[in-house]
Amino acid sequence: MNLKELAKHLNLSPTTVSRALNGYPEVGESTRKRVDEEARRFGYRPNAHARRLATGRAHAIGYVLPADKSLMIDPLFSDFVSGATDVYAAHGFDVMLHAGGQEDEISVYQRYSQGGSVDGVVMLGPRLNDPRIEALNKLQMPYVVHGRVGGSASDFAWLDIDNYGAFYRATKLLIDLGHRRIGLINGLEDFNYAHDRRRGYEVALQDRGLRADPLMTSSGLMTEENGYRQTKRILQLGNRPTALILGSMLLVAGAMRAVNEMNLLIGRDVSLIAHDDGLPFLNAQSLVPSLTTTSSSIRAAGERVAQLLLGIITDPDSELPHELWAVDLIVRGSTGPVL
Amino acid sequence: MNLKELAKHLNLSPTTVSRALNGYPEVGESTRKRVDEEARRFGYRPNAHARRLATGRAHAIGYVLPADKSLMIDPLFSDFVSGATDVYAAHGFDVMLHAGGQEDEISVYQRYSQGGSVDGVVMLGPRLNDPRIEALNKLQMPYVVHGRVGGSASDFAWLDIDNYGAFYRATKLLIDLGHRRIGLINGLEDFNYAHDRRRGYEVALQDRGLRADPLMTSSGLMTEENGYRQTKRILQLGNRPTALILGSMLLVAGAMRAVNEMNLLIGRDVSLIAHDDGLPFLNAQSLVPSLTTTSSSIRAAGERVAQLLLGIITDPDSELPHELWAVDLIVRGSTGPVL
DNA sequence: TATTATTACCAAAGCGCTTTGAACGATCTG
DNA sequence: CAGATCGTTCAAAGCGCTTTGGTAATAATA
Repeated sequence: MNLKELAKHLNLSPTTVSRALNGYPEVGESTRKRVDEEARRFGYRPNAHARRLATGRAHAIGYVLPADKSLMIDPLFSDFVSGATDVYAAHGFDVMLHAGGQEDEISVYQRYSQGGSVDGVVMLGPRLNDPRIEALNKLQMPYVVHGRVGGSASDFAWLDIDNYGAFYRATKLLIDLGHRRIGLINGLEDFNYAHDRRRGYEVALQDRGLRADPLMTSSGLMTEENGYRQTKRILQLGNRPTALILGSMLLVAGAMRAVNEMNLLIGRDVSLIAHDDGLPFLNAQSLVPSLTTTSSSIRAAGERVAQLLLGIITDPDSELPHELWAVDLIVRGSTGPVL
Repeated sequence: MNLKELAKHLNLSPTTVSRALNGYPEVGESTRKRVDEEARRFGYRPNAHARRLATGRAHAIGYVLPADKSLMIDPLFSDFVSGATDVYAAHGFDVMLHAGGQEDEISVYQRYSQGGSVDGVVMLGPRLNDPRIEALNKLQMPYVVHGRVGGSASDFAWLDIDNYGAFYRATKLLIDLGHRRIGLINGLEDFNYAHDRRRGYEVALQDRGLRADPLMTSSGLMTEENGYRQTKRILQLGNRPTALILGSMLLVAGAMRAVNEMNLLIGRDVSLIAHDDGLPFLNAQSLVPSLTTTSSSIRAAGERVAQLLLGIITDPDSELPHELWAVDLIVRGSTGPVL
């Protein structure tokens, strides 16, 4: 059943039916009601492609996973995007997904743009000098970055959490508890978020007259395995740290394994703070001891990014939004004073 | 730049240009070359929506995450789908994503179907009596199920791994090692895959004259936390099992924590076998001791499902494919004979 | 009462592509 | 050399919707 048939059935013109369904004012109240009812009765749905062609708007948002499949994105991604899909659905937008392997991310953007297949994109996992920014600007494609590139960047829309502040405060907390040797097991530091976290860590140390020992830090994939390896390596150092800060719950899983294996006690022999994205399958609170975390829901961020992007698309002349979310520092059982 | 403009620039009709670009035979070789070159030079890309409207084919596949957000799907999903996106991209197909909250899954299918927005869907996480099957059949929507519904079901296309066989063999291995009390920490058993796994477990026990002790089994979310809780509960039973079989690596993470906490040794005091979906962030081999697993790459499954679905769409009259993948049982260090 | 607004509707054009059916010159057949 | 065949090309219709620019009928105004 298409518009024309529905219109014929109602003894109306396609014009009127279209307007009735799309809520235009120049339609009689009784007519609108009749149209709505019959449309529902026949289960009429406008053809998505026809509508898109006619309006020139795709009513779709693109998500492209980076081509190198950096692991820290993967397990977060489904949460990040699943919060967003509801927002989009409520506005009649679809989500298109590309998780590039063969094709690099920027080519996907070009395809998007030239084929008009999406009205905007969400950019994930920005790097320190990310070529995607320039590419998207050149394509005039509306986009929101989850994260930032550069510090006070304002020539694009972004939503980021305060990674710097989070790790600054985490480090400061440990220092206040008497820790002097604090390790850092970070994500890959060409990602801006990991870079910011290291800065927070280092500045907090400096502010107290301490210095980061490069041996006690690492930058790598956020896998369980890497968490285990790095924790073990660092805790085997001659003058081992009394506390560790970790970039994700997955790293923690490995770290706990290493700590247990070395017969150390978390919260006493070694304090642990990790960043918690709120992944549903790995709960910081239920660990034993429960884990002190810097917490920020990646799902909520995904939702909000979706809203911001829809805002930009709806009103292209508005100011580009920049949201920096504070991160909760939740003190639980895995941190304690130095013995 | 659109077709008409490109055609005018080339002094050709849109017809010829369209055919040249789409590889139709009735176009002169020199003309085709000229068209290809100029199209490339101008960066011409056909408008996706116009093409879709004209051909009546969406060139898109839909993925819908179940509305209840059952946790065991989430962390697997990005791997499952990211393998698939390359396959689709190679065939010029897009991936549409819906992770329902408000809207239930079947309504999304209806919208898909009536709006013509996708040519087919992939159905995830089938339940024992899954209403989605009937809904999709009624909608005449091509689809492939990842998993099965019912045993020898053949009125729809599916790809499944041999969950029954995997857990049968895992259980049998443990019995052969002398274990008599074997626990099972399973996923939610209204999912078919978890149901099959329990059957494999129970039948293997029966075949050796043993019986599953309901107290030693559980069915629940596949989270670290639940793995911890259930392991702890089961290992605290009066006559505790000497081995555990677990449905996922996330459960293992929690199980290992519980085992360590109870000062037991994996592979000696308690043997562990888990199913490993090949998630990149949680590696069975690198655990200590390395983990005995039933292994099957969910990413590979995602790729293959994509291929099957494209096959059905391309050739609707072909037989519906049914693929049952064997599961590797990889014996590593977490299993040993009973003391 | 004549004129202007307002309301409720419609015909037709157009979005950018594919595809049908036809045309044209060149080549081949008998 | 007439007629059939082939290889190229094109004009025009159509996919299903939105939207522009109307037109009647009714209500409000002077």
